[in-house]
Amino acid sequence: MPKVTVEHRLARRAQIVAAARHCVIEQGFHKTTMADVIRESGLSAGAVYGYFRSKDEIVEAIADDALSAVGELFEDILAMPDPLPLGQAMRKVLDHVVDIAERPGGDVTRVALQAWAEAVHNPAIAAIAAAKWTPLRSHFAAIVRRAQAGGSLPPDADPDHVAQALFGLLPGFLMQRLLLGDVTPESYADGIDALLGSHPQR
Amino acid sequence: MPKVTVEHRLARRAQIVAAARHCVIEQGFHKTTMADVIRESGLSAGAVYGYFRSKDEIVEAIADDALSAVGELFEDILAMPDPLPLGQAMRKVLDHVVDIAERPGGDVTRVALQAWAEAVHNPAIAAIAAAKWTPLRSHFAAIVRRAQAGGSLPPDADPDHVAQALFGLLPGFLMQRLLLGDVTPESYADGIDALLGSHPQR
Amino acid sequence: MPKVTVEHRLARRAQIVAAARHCVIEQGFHKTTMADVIRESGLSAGAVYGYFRSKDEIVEAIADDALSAVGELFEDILAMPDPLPLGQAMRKVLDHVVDIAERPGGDVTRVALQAWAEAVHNPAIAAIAAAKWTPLRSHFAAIVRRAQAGGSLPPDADPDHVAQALFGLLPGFLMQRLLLGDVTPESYADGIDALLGSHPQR
Amino acid sequence: MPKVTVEHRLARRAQIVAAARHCVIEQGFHKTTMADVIRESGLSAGAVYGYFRSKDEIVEAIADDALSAVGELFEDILAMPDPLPLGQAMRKVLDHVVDIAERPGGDVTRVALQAWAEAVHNPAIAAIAAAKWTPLRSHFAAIVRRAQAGGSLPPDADPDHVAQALFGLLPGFLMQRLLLGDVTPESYADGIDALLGSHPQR
DNA sequence: AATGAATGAGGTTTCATTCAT
DNA sequence: TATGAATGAAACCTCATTCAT
Repeated sequence: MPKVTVEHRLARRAQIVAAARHCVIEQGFHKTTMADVIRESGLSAGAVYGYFRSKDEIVEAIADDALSAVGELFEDILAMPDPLPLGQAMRKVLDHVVDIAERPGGDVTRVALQAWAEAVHNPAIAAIAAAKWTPLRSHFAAIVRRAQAGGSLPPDADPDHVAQALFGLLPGFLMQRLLLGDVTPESYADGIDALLGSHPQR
Repeated sequence: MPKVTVEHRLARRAQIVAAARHCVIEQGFHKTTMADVIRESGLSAGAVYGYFRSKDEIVEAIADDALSAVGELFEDILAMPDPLPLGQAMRKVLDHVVDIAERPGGDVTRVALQAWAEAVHNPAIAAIAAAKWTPLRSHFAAIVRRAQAGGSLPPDADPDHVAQALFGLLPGFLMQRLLLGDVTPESYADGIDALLGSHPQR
Repeated sequence: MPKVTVEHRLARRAQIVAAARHCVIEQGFHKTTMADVIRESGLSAGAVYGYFRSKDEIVEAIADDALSAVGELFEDILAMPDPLPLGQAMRKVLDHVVDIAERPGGDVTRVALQAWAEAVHNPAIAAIAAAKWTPLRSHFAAIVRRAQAGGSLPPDADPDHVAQALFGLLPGFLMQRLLLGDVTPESYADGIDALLGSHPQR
Repeated sequence: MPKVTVEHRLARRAQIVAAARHCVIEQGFHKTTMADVIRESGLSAGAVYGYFRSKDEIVEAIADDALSAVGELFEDILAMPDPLPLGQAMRKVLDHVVDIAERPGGDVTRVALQAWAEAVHNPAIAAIAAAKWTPLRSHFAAIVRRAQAGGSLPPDADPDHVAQALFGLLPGFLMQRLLLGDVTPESYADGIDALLGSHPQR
């Protein structure tokens, strides 16, 4: 019984999550079997169950992980002293989504889509999704308020409603990218710019 | 019971699809078992397999069905002699989505979300999704061109890119409605209106 | 309710047996489903069950039919005024087996092999096999006795034992023909002739 | 129960094969269900499928096993310095067949008969049968060549043809023994001896 | 802590047979 | 007689999880 450090435990956990993510990216949550995860992780069944009590717990871990990815960016955007014009902010967000999708380890946006679908009938995943989306929309609302202050959006609009729409553009981007493959940050941002009535500002 | 009319066969098929849809709405594609569908349909296992060769085939049928629902509206919108202003067109589309979701028989948008997720690793569903989305986006592009002709959108914008964005608003609406529950056609359309060049045109 | 003649009934029965034989030749007794037989026969399920009470009854019918085929020849051989030399008799029998196998309608010897295997654990088929084999061996014994009378076989040998061996050559011929494909009546008869120690008499 | 020796695994495999053989001897390949094998083996479904990927694989294993049994003897016969007279060699072979049939564990010759029938429409089994029969016939051909050298068979006969006939006597022996029950190595060998034209040499 | 063989409930699908029309 | 849709028991196989070592 070797003593095991906390780092070791965390590394093992990450190893399992990575393996599971890999499987889920290729097969989805349900076609991915524990045997798949075990094989891919290089550990034994017993070991995996030493770190996660059930398959559901692993699913929640990779869902959490995938749903967190988009949120990261906003710290940066909101930390900027001069508020970005809306169009440029969206461009940055879309670039970030593609960046995430192309990270080594596999396209996490595929996992995110799985998680959204799963959330519909799995309360644990629904809770995770809500917990990730709510602050994300708040970030959009903050950006909207800045834009209103800067005069590029009507001051009487409800920032939460505008945030719904801005945030609402993301799933559609991600899904068209995944399923149709003909959408890029550029094309999508161009479309948004046209809607914004403003002339694209790069 | 031999010699059965075509209507009978179609009715039976619809009965099975309805039963399957009911199950999928509540449990998703994968937790729905054939036993569930069989019980819910009121038929026997053999009967169900007389109408569908496999569970996959049933899944494809309800996916097709769910992914078709949104498209229906556009015949109406595009048939109107006087082009709708963009904001109003989007409002109509969002109302339609809610209308679909509240139809008796269960919220089909939940099935649609399942189908999108499934499409990521199921080529048959991916094909269906692509087949349904492509004309839908074309409809949006047609609306965009009308708006450009009417001067409410910049004439140099690529209509296909704008259509990507407009169409891209729908999954986000649907998902926020399903998972957060605080989005309505009104709130979302208000947000879109604010984005639309700031001069809401109602 | 049209009146149906006896000939009609017999024709229908033969039609079903032919269809079933066709299936069994290609797939064996057990992989052949009633649906296969029904489709192949061109009749309806109900019709087929009007002529045979069960699949087992059909199986028995084609087994009987296949196990009868070899026996036909002996009437001819034994009716000959001048007894055939043993080697030539065997040659005639082997030719007959190939003749049967090549009849239109499919190679019945494949069915015979199925039936022998089935007889091991199916008393009805075992009874049929015994009923067909016993007279067949008697015919061989009769031939043996003629040969003994003619001096070409030791007079003190038990004709029944010799008949066992002669009859016993047939399954081996049939099986090597079916499974290895390198055995012909000529090659096999040559081998037998060599064993007969006698100088081949053609 | 992890970390299990190779012997353990082989023993388990043998346990499953024995259980399956037991079932097949009594019911044949097709009436034998996996549930039967599982029950008889004393293992669980999952355990059985841990050793064999499918029922077909189990069937192939017992077919291989059954078709191998007769071949064993020939090493002995051919190793003898003084070639056996043909009649005596056949007697030995027939005794060996009965010996095999009476081994504890059940009459494998019943399985062999199943396998021959199965081979007709199952390429995997056909391949096994061919692989087992070909060397067996070669052994017979070797015996024939010795007999020719010793003068007890005509030197101009094709040894392969004679081997076909000698080998061909076996299925007929086995089947008459199984289905009619009135054939013994003695009776059959007597019959063969009579055919050999030679006077029985015991 | 780690292993991985074993468990067994439960999944999908088939198929001989029936019976209302 | 004839039809063929319907039945439902039972087939094969999977897989999340456990636990003796």
